[in-house]
Amino acid sequence: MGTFYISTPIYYVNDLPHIGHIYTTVVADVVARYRRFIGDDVFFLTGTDEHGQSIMKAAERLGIEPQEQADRVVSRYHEHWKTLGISHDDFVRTTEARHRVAVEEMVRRIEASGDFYTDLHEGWYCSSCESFYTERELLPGHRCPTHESETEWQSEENVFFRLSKYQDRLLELYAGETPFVIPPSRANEVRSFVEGGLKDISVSRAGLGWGIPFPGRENEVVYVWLDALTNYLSALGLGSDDASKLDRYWHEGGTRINLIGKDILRFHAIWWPAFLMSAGLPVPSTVAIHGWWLRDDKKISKSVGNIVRPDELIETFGPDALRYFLLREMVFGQDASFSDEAFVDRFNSDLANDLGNTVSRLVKLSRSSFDGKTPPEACSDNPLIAAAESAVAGYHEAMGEFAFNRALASLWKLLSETNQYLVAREPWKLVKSEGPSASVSRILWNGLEAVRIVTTALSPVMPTTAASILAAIGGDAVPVERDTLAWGRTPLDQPLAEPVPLFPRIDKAAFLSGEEGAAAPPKAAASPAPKQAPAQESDMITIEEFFKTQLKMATILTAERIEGTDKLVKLMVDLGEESERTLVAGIAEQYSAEELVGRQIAVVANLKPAKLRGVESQGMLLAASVDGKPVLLGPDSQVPNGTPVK
RNA sequence: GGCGGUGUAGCUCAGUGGUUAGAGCGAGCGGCUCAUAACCGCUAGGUCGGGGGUUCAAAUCCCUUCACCGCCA
Repeated sequence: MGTFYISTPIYYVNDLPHIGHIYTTVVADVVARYRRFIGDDVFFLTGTDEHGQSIMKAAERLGIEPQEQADRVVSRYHEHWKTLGISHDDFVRTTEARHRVAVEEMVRRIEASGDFYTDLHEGWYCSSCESFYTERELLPGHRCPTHESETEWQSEENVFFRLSKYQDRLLELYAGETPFVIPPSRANEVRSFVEGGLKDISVSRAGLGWGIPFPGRENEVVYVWLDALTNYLSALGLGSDDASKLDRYWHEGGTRINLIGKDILRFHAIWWPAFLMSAGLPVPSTVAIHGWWLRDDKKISKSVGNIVRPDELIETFGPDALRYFLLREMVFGQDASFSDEAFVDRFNSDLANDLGNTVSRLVKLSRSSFDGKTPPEACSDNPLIAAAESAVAGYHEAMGEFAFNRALASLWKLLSETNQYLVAREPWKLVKSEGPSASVSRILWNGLEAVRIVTTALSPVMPTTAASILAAIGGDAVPVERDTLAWGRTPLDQPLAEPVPLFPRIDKAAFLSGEEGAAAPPKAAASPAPKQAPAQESDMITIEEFFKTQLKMATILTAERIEGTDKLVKLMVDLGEESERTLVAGIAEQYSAEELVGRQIAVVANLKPAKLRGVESQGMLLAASVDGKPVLLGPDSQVPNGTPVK
């Protein structure tokens, strides 16, 4: 077997892990585990990108050093990957010394190729993106198209990389017989972009920012992308005294996969191979591009606030259920929609009914038929053998193509065939009529064996679940060899423990409404408290819900203190209606009656009236609440009374 | 505006010239009762976005049009 290298992108430490990071990392983990399983020598790398102005600014806001800021977020990543069972071989951080050495080596090598030159770099600069924009790319007012923040005109001398020189070699790379970029739609995108001509890119930034000093240039740092991309080799020891890992995993004969999301396609499919060509190093064999998770069919973005951090799902249903869902639901390369309903449906139908119930069914049948043990006699001639071979073949083929959904579907077909087989043979009836006979033994052993094969193949996707099922049916603890997928390994006459439901069915309606106790945690999970639906969803309201609140502008006509209270004031306001309304507001400590009269305010017009100190308040005025003290909201300019606010 | 992609049963999708267009989920009916109200069987009548063309034959090839998405400008 060969060597197999796979990486995730390094994640930027200005953000905590969300479903996008989790998906990428789980995919890489599944591939890594699968390749180890079939016998490859695997190196699986993930890590964090810790340089750049955003980190520096975030640290400043918190009053800490950038490194401290990075350390804090990195520890969260470590926690997540541990919880999710990520089996990376190394975790690289761009603030590590070994990474700096590698970047310096890249710079030295590219320099030696004569691909650097200095020139003036000018444009509208967004400090959040750390990118220059042309006039036409900007939003009105010279604002950044990504961050909508203001940009500033900058002109500085930078080091440029001769990207344009590599146009032809890149096109050759894309035209090679093994696809450099998968899926093909992304490869087309990249090719047409490169065919359109490449401009040289600047790879240094002026100033002593939070980054790696550019070798030989006192007051510049290495541009974040040249810095970040090099991570893929710094963990292998590029630039260090020890080249053993580099030689072992990053050579033309091995498989070298950079797994990324579609947002960073160009950097990985164009810049990265060009840097490597210039540096005289092998390029990746494949850059694999996955799609994005949508939330209920909408794009996920920070500004919309619909980021999915599935901590609750993991805590309630275990990491394997999420791993399964992510791989089963998404067609690799395409976008997919994440919804609680889809998750529950997958959980109930695939995990509870198909997998969990089939295991439980067979274990209980065997226990009751054979005195608490696995069947004493095996079978080497039955329809399940061919079905299993076919399922395993389909699984291997799909796994090799990153078609994880098909790989899982192939295994689930065997589960279905196993249930069909059992119904056709009705061993529970045979036991009654002929006792624990040889035929009963063979039937149940076949069923267990089919389940064992499914579970073994499933172990890269659901490692924890697979281990407990295999233990439950008396098999090997952890499958480590490809030939454990061959028919015939379920042990005979071995004690079977009373099965515990692996995936108790979820009451869907109750779960979706966030009801307590809707979901029982699987197995003996350490966190027994049932959780409600993720906070992200329950905290959000629809626009319709928002419009239930009628907000209107009004003018204060009179104001008088209410006797015997410190805070309350009675206001008569004009809401543009036939008659005036009375409001009672707790603002007397901050506003005198005199300064209130004539002022325009925003009012909740459809609030149920309430009596305060005997005075009925027919609405509520809006104020910002600063430490409990009100600051009135008013219009930017005079508006008619009754004007709706929305 | 240019290039590319997608549009197939309620939902998610498979199917690139050839018998009555498929799967899973959901729904309905029936069966079974070993199993986590699970499992098994049957049913569901979708003008394969619209229009035109090529062909003995098209979801599958060509042209055109509409909608949505991506990349670029």
